Amino acid sequence: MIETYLLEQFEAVARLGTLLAASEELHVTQPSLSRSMKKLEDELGVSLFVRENSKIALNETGRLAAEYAKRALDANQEMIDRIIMFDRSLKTVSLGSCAPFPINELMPALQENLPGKALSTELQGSDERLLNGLKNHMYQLAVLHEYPEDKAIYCQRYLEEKLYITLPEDHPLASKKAVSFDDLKGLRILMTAGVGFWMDITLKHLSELDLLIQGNMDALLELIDASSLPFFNSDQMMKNGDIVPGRISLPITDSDAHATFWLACLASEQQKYRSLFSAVRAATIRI
Amino acid sequence: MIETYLLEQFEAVARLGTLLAASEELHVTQPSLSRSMKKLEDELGVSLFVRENSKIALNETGRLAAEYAKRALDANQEMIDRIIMFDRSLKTVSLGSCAPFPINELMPALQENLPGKALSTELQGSDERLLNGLKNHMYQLAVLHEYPEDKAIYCQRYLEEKLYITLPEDHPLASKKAVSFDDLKGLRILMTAGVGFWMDITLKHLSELDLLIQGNMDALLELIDASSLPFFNSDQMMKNGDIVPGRISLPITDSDAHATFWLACLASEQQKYRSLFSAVRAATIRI
DNA sequence: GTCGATTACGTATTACGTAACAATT
DNA sequence: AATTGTTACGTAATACGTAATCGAC
Repeated sequence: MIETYLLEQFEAVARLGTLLAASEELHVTQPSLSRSMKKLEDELGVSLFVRENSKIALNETGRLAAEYAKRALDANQEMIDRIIMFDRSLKTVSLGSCAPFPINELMPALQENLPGKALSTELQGSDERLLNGLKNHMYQLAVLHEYPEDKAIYCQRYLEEKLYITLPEDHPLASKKAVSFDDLKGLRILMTAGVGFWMDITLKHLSELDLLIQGNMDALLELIDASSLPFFNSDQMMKNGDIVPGRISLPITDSDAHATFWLACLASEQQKYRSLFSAVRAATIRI
Repeated sequence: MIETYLLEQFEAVARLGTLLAASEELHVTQPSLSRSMKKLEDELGVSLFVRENSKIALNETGRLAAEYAKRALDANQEMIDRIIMFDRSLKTVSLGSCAPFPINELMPALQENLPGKALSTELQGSDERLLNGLKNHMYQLAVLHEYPEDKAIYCQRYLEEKLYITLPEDHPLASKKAVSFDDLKGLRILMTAGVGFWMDITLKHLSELDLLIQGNMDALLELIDASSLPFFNSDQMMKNGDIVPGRISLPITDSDAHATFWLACLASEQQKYRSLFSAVRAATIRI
């Protein structure tokens, strides 16, 4: 077998064409590379270069060798990547959620009930993708907004969120106790992109042209301050104290504006996350 | 990148289960392996074993690592094999022949006109396989017994061979000047397996049950001496002095018993073998 | 003179072996 | 007591750097 460092050096020489260029890229000296290339030829029992005076170039065998050396190096690098990735995955729990709020809300319970595990969270609009993610082990946990009719999935009711619209006090709609999506039609409404499945809900009822979608939260907050435009809100957000003075928040009456979240994992992995589920159940009852 | 020796050692440890067993197979000491495995874990930044007292076993990551290490080692070994094979192929000319005699006859001319090249010869019954062999570069040269109607093949008439039957002087057929395959029907005839396309010819005209096919030449010669059974012969063989006293050889009159050999190469490689072809042509005319 | 490769020599790294030890069986 | 793995230490192999040399442009 050929040692990896020889292949790395050979690959660089083959790619760059001269020992000097390769020596600079590899941060070694030319003599060192000169010796290494000789050693490689010696160990293979094959000539790889045509040398004439102060020139060195691959011969036919050398060109073939360069291809196979590359493959061997790729296999080595892939091995490293896969091993490290797999090891990390063993120490990481990935959570996919259909909405941003449950992620924040779950954090303390996750950190408390998955000791020694790193957490990775991801916002993923559709329940379907979340379920697929659970099945192919991309996610270990998922927050869904619809109860999954699937025996392979273990699922527990988690929390509810109701969509609100926040308006200036002097807005025509501000006098109402509640509104429907129909009432909001034609209104220009601020929102952020990172709202998961809520984006689908709003797009279902309102025109994309009326939604002023901001790429990030900072941009949204700045526009809320700088304008008197309506923006979407929720009972959970408001509970957390995100209240803007001089604005009034009205519930949206459509059933679509009321979401029930479900915490899910693979039924086969239910045991692993038992303490998490019971902690969440206890908290849910408390609320 | 991980050095190959670490992967080899890891593969052996993973396969054999203990450091001791691996150390014996690899002819190194246990302490050396112990250090190597630590170094491997250190370089990957990952734990590969569960160690408890005087036991060591792969953990989940280690099992995955063993698979990928195997792949990386395989890629390394395949690289070595392919490079050496390719290099050898550059220095070797392979000749495929439909019959054994032309191989022997060609040898001197081959060695004289292909300086610095190693020779590899192979007996291959059918012209079709020989032609395929030329096209996929398994053979550089081929001796055919039929003129190939193929523009991609360069071909030159080479020599002729006539099939004879050698009989005891007191054999009923011995008084004839010549025989046909039909005359030979029912006779038990000795022959060797290594006669190339002549085997097809004899099987076409005679029953396999009547042919006493010997695996090698020594066995045939021994039986010729020990018995008075007829055996196949040829003008070329007899010209070389393979004459057994007390036997008589008769030509076989069927047209199938008369072969014309053609020396062929890829038309695209004709230049490479020009001197060989002209040497052969000169010799053919001389004969 | 500059660029690129090789050779010769000394050095620093490091992989290995030996010996001693620890912990199971 | 025998088996298996680890630690400590010295040694030997070897990969590398420096300096000098050679040839070509």
